[in-house]
Amino acid sequence: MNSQDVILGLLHRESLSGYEIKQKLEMPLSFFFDASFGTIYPTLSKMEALGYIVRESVMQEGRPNKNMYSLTAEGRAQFERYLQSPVEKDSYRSDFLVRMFFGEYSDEDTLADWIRDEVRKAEAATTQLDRMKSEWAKDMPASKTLCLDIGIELNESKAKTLREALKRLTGSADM
Amino acid sequence: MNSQDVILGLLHRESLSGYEIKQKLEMPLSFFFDASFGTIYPTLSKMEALGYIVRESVMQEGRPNKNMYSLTAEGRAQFERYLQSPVEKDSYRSDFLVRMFFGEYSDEDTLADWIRDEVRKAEAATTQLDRMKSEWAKDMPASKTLCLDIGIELNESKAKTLREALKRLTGSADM
DNA sequence: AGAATCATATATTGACTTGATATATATCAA
DNA sequence: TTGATATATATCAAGTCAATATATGATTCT
Repeated sequence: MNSQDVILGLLHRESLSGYEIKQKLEMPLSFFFDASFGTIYPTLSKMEALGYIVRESVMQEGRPNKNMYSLTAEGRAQFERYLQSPVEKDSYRSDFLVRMFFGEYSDEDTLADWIRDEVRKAEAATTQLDRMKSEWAKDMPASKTLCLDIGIELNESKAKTLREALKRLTGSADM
Repeated sequence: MNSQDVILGLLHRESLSGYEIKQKLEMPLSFFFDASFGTIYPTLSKMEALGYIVRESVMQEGRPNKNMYSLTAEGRAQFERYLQSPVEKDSYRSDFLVRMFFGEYSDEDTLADWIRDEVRKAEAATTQLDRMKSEWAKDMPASKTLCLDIGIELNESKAKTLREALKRLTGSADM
């Protein structure tokens, strides 16, 4: 699974420009997939060369012109090939947990600060995902709601585990 | 946080070869950080050129010779600079959740199969982390145990959420 | 009115990373 | 003896990110 596969999925329902694709990649998709402009624009060029998408220049007033991309039959077939390929392993990288792993080289106050920050981040993510769920859940297929549920549960259990660890570390329940 | 920072951390206590570094990057570190040989060997060469580590060739019988690397004072200072840099955001990428996000383009049986596989993976990870914790927890500083706890909690709540979603999808509790 | 900032829009570059592949040597099991 | 596994190092193509560059118009602040 790479950026091309996700872009094919996003273009399945509607035509989009590179800038609009970047916007679609915000929550909730950014919770488990992200791509920068440095990936999106070269990927779109490559996909056009491969015949998966076609470009149409759209003149705009009051803002720069944009290139709208639409899926071709070949692009639809390529998305099907992706769906039939084996499911890849999740990848997770955490600077925070690396620092905890090497915790013996830091002092307790620093560790406590890092944990408190991480709790705040997890709580903020939970709030955002909860709001999204209550706003959009009615119009979503069950599979999409599942993405939000997983995001909510993962962040909640992370925050819970971190608060317990902080209590053990500092000997109190302060934040 | 990149491979160089993690290698500096691993070399803090002992000298290691590139092959041994790859082994150290297995569980539990691989749960939140991983690196391939294609990263490790070029990074070691670069770190030697920068003066962060020194190489010593060690002849071995019955197996190929190896290059042992040790931290220099400059390497220790560089690790301190890493610890004082801002904590980076976690990065998480999930092919499984991308497929759920585009779930409307797959059929229910396929989605159910993918979910069941994901439950199995999460349960296997929980088992492995649990075993590791009971074996090594006594010799570990609390900060290191926290890494295992987070891994266990994350995988357990993921499996729980997925089982509930599967029940809703198929209308039964079968696996 | 002028200055700063933000939003839209596309593109490039250097640096990092992965997965596959290559090359050797040695042990162990079928 | 063939194949698999383990030790050990290295390279390459492809994918990716963060930062940077370039433009234009809209909004906001003073």
